[in-house]
Amino acid sequence: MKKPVGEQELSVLRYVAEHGPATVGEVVERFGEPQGLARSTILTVMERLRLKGYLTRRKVEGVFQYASPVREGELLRDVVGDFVQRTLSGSLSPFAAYLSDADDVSDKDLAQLQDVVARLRSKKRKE
Amino acid sequence: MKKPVGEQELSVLRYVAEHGPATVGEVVERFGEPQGLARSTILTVMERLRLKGYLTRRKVEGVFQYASPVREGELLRDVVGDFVQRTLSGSLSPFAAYLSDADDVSDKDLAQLQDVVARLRSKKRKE
DNA sequence: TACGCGTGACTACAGCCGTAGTCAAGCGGG
DNA sequence: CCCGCTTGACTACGGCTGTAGTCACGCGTA
Repeated sequence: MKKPVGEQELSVLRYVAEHGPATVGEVVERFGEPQGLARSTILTVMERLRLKGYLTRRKVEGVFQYASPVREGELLRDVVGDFVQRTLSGSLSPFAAYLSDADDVSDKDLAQLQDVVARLRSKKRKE
Repeated sequence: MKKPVGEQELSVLRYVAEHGPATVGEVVERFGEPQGLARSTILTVMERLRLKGYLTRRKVEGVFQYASPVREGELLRDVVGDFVQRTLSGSLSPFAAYLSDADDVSDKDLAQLQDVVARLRSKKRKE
């Protein structure tokens, strides 16, 4: 996550990361058009992502197949890491404050958080 | 947190939110110059923040005192909320994934997280 | 009174992002 | 063989952000 990625760019990147290799036409049809985006917009965004190194492509039967080198989970994890470092200077307490006030945390997310906190704890103890 | 705030803008806003009401001169001296930023840069940034409603000002003995209507904690909490909504579509699992791989979580942050998770849990149970 | 200095408003400019139009090339059908 | 459709490259343009120069004004001091 070196070069910055815009918000919309990230949406497209997520789509591609999640839905395997895809051609521009596919992304347009299944992602762009539903959002009211022109084909050229998607094309431009994907090209920029490629230039930034977030997408690769391969010509298959005359058309380019675009793919993300990393899976969506990894991608988002990196995005979060970037955010924590750049915006919060590495501090997690704002996250805690946010959670504390959030009233819509799903059971699933909560369980996941509890789990990871527990794991970090036990790792700490070992060290 | 309606209008977007750039990264540098947020730094300045944080500074002002944290260090009480301050004049441009003070911010320049104690925040801008150490970062190698020109006075006019700080001035512009603060003015933009004011236009966006994140800073208020009051003329005190001929000079403006700028202040943030919210404290830093609140500010960062909102920033996090914004990020979670806009970038993660409200999902917290990328955050969990990030934590899971992070190897530099401070004891303090960890304790805080554990605490907030526990509190959310007990709140859930009550409902 | 004239000048320098602190302060603030205005202006500028480049880079990035969101969005899109247009042009050119290839391919398949009439 | 010509045409239209799909695909891709290039170009454009406005808005936001980071950064800064410049101008004008008022105040205190020589």
